[in-house]
Amino acid sequence: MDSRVAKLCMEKGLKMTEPRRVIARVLSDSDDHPDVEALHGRVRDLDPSISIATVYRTMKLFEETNIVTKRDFGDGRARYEEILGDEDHHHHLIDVTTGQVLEFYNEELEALKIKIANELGFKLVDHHLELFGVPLKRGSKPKAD
Amino acid sequence: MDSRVAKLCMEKGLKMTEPRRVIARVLSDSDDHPDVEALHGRVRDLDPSISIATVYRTMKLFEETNIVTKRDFGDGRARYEEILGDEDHHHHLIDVTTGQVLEFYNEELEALKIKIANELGFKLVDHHLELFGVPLKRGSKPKAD
DNA sequence: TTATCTGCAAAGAATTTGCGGGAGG
DNA sequence: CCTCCCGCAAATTCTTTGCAGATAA
Repeated sequence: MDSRVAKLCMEKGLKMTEPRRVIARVLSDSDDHPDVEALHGRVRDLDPSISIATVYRTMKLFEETNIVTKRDFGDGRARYEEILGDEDHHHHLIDVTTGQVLEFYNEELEALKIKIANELGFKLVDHHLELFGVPLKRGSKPKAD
Repeated sequence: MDSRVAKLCMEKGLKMTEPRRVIARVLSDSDDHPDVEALHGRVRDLDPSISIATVYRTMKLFEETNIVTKRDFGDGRARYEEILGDEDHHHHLIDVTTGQVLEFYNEELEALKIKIANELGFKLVDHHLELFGVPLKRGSKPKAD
């Protein structure tokens, strides 16, 4: 069975080679935000002959084809995640004490960003939001607004 | 007259060398988001003996001292901008047709982000938002894509 | 003075690319 | 087949660092 990403590739008319199929599978099976090295590691588990250069080339291709998006969480490497659909435009909260990344979605935020872009005279085509936070101590209640 | 950034350096007890003074001046005089190469170019106009290694080292120092913040707009290099104050926590809208960067500030957005972080169990310590948009062409016909 | 800083060049880290053989449609 | 793709290794690009001399406090 082809992975969701593999199907997308075919829809978009990309030549489906073995390395691309494997990379597509890895992406579909990943729910975190792997960098290229991590992707290559997972790809190698399925097919050790695939080189990291191909992972780079394929991620660039997938990015240009709107299958994945590149992210940057402040460490100097590119991270990737599958694009699932417009309704799923989530964002990230990075726990600065651990580096762990939480995803969230907020309706109010989506509306607000479109409004802000419009007020500035633009149609919003993409947006990134990253929050950086430290965990609230358990027992101390979150500050009410 | 010392630049605003130079004054900050002295307040924070940093040794004020000539290269740092020049770099501080360049930062204070810049209202865009220069990368290190651009900074070095501007620095060289004032003092050609200053090396790019020093610019890198100084930007790292200024970043650690909370005088500037590093930004990433998707091209692979670090960009810097002066931190002006808490009330000024603005964000960026990038015009994808030109690459031009607009800054904006929105009170509602500030409140919302703090609320979201709290609801996730975190105290917000920093945040980045980038909007990517295309200009609304009022009055002219829509461009076919 | 004396710890810190700087320029230079070399080292690193992440990513890209030229090349010749290989595989998809 | 013919074009595009792949692995390999070398090349690029951005950034960091070791060293020995220079400099601020």
